[in-house]
Parts: sequence; structure tokens; C-alpha cells
Amino acid sequence: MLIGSTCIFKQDFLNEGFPGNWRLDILINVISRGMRMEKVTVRQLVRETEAYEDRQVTLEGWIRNNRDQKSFGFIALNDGTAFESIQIVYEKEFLSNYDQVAGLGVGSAVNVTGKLVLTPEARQPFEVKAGEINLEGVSSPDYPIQPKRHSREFLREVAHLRPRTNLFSAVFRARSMLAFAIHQFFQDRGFIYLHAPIITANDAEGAGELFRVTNLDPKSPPLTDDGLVDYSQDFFGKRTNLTVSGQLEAEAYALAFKKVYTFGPTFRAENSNTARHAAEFWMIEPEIAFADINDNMDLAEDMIKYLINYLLEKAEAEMSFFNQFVDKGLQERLQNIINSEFARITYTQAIELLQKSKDKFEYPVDWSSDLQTEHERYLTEKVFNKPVFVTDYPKAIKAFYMRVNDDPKTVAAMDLLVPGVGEIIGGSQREERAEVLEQSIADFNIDKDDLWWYLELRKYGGVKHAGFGLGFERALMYLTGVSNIRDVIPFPRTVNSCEF
RNA sequence: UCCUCAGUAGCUCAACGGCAGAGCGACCGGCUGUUAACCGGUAGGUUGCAGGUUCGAAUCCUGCCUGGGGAGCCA
Repeated sequence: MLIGSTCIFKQDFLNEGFPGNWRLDILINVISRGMRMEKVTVRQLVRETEAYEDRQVTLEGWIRNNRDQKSFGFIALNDGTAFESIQIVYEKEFLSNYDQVAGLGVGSAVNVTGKLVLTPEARQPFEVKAGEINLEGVSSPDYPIQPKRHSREFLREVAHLRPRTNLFSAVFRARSMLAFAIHQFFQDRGFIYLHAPIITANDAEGAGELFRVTNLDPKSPPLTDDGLVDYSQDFFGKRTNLTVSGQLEAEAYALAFKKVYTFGPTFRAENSNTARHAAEFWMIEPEIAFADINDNMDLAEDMIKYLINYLLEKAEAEMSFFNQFVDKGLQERLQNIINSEFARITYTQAIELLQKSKDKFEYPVDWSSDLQTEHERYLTEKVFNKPVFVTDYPKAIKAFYMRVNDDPKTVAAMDLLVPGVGEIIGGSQREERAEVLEQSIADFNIDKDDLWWYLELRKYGGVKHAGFGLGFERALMYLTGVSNIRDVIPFPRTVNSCEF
């Protein structure tokens, strides 16, 4: 305790600056702060247990569980800095407010000072013997999170409290780490992080239904002579919406920085009600110049493997929790993926595989229509049992900007399918030839005036380039085994649901 | 949007045409090392909403609402 407090004293002293005129009140203040117990986090205690052995520590956190007996009791304390909770032992003999502490309910916030002792015989490796427990914030008896299993559906209704459960503590710690890993991966490889606009007038891509952005009066918007809403009088002087993709902007920056990535929120107003769709989600969109579809797949494969590796290494407690309680066999499966090559097949080969299959499909398999979920699952789960790139789809079922192959019925598209989640990445080599691109824009009935700048990229030093979009939440689902996208977003926004 | 299943105590569920119940949680008490502690007791209900059938409806029928699973759309 003395060693610890001496340390704090010096630290505080330096932070305060050296007082020019010594005043008693300041001196007392500084000394009393220095005399306080060393404030630590659960994370520190779990990671450097030996360093704190037999030392006095002060913890602040929330009660996960409180069991009292006649003259002693146990608190499971969690402060959110680590997945683990710490056992606090308190005894009537040493605690003046024993009865108050014994009566504290789950969810209450306390400040605990006590000695860390190793408990090699017990289920937990160490515990803190409390000398003092002070109430920071009481929790009412109707606190909905109990020390027992709750359904995910119920926890979604208390999304403001669910991060205090084991599952969501692990999920959102993993989410944070995964976001960091994405930046690490690209930054290490010389990519420039691009903030693509959130508000855009570009609705030509057809990636999804749009959320309109306007500040016109919804009751009486200005009208044109035709009786339509006159968006020329709107804030931006034209129709605008929330972004459905930063890809087109990313292409412009790739043709300046060579390698860029976006990582930000994306909005789609699709009326889709599934476990893997949300109206607001995050997307990562790398774009690389002087690169073709194979470079694109190499990048995607490296990235997925990097992300898996990162979480397995840095989120050990969380990953083993997922493995035990969410998805048995998760760790083994992920380990296998790191060590295996992703399969790569063309759409045409995929169709052949499906046609040869003995499995009966609800939807017919024929060249020219898109692969159904059941087809994708068959390929990635039954044929390969690992991630599969499917490339070179028919032109008609893919987006206008994808590069037309020499055949010329197909385009250089690539989707990455993974077991359990389905499509996790969609990407392509982009059409860099101005005249071919203009033809595609015409074929898709898009007004080329809207894309004048996009076309100019082909006019001024346009080169072959490629990129893809990774759904951040889908990646997180894949890596944690959590099967509903609503459980990997802090406050999910889906059709008819925007609580919190 | 379509298909499908479900909605009963704070939570998880039982009762399936005849007295609305259990476990956990809450509250009160007991217990000298608990760890989703244990033991005893108490309270807690407009059975999602509206209508219908019936002597009688949580239970059967119709509509609506909400949620789960699947499909489409996609990341």
C-alpha cells in the first residue's frame, strides 16, 4: 500500500505542477490525494496479478452478483475493463456498513478497497478481501439483468443494460478490437484511410433503397410546375440521401493514393427483415489501383485471415467464451481458415457444381440468374466447408461499374461466401475503359450526367483498379459466432425499430 | 414484402375447453468459503390487443399488434 501510494503521490504532484506559494489547504489536498489507495482496473489485476499480490487496491465497478451469509459475503465485481469479473470477499468483522453492502442488489455501483490475495485452491485465481466498500450508485430491485441466462430477444429490449452481461461485454469488446484491427491491417500496408461522404446525391449505383436527406417542410414542400417536390429548393439544391456505399468516391482517391480504404457507417432503407440485415451498418471498402480481380481476392483473403488471427490472439478470453457458450467449435474452425487457402471458382463452375449436386434445391439452378442463399450455403458449407470466392458473374445481375470480361457475357465480380453467414464480401475489378463504361451506364438506364466526375476518372490517367466491400457486422458475426446482426450492433436500427 | 412459429408473473416456461402453476429473480428469515451458492417463507396475473363461438376460453375461430426462424433484397 505504501509503495503504491508513494507512486501516486509523485504522479499527482507532477501533474499538479509545483505550487509557487505553499498553502496549507493545497498541501493537505495533495497529500490526501496521495494517501488514497491505488486505483486499479480489473484488467490490470487480471493481467498482472503477481504485481498486485498482497497489495491494497481500489476498484470501481458494478455488482454482477452478491451473495451474503451471516458474517461474510461475496461480490462478483465487473468494471468493464476486462471480460472477467473479480470476486470481492467482505466480512462483518472488517466492514462497518456490512448490512448495507449485503443488501446491495445486482447492478449497483461500488468502490472497493482491499487486499489482493491469491486463491490457488479456489475456482477463481485470486480475490480481493475488502477493507472498505462504498456505494457509488444503488440499483433498484427491479434491475432486469439477473445472474442467469437471458434470451437474446429479451436483452435486445434492454439494449442500454445488456453491455453489462457476459455475452455483450465480450461482443462489444471484440467489436472494438476488430475495428482497430481493420485500421492496423490497412495502415500497415500503406493504405490511406478515406472518409467518404455520408450525405451524397449519388443514387445511381443501385446498391439499395435510400434514406432521403432533406430539410424541406414535409407538410408543404415546394412543388414544381408538374406537381412534384422541387428539390432544387432543398438544402443542397438537389435530391440527396444517406450513403449506401463510398465506393465511387474511394475510386477517385485510389486513383490518387494508389491504395485507400473507407470504414464508416452505411445506410440502406431496404425492407428486409433477416438476422443479417440492418438499416445502419458499417462497411469497409478498400480500393486498389494498378490491380486486377486476383489482386483483389488476395487482399480480401489476407485481410480476413489477419482479422481472425488478431482476435484469436488479442481477445483470448472473449473468443474462448464464444467458443464455449455461443458457437462450439468456433475456434477450431477459425484456426482452420487461417491455415487453408480460400477456394476460388467462377460463377460458371459454381453453376456446374450445383447442377451436378445430388441435393434438391427449392430454386432452379440456371446460368444467368443469381445464386440463391441455399446455393451459396451448399457451395461454402457442403462442397468446400471453408470460404469460397465466386467470380465472373453474368453482366446483367451485377452492377454497372464492374469490368466486362472478354467473353463478354460476364463481369469481373467477386463475392466471398463463408459458412454460416453467407456473403460477407462483394467486390469487383472496376471498368476502367471509358467507352465500355459509358455503354454499361446506358445499358443500366443510368443518367450519365450524374456520373460525370466518375467518367472523368477514366479520362485522366485511369488505370485498372479493383476493390470490395466488407460488411463489418457480418465479419464480426463470423468471428464471434453470434448469429443475429442485432446482437453485434450496440443499438441496432432495423425496419420498424429505432429505440434507444 | 412473402412463408412459418410464438406471445401466460420481472425472466425462462408449464397448464391445451373446467380452481392460472413451477424454477429463477424480488422481498423477509436462516446458514462460517460462496462462485448461475444452498435451505425455509411471502408477495407478484386484464394469459399481447379487439371481437366471436361456448354453460364455461390462456386453450377453439377471425382481425390486428409484437417478437423469433426462413425467403427475397444485400454487406
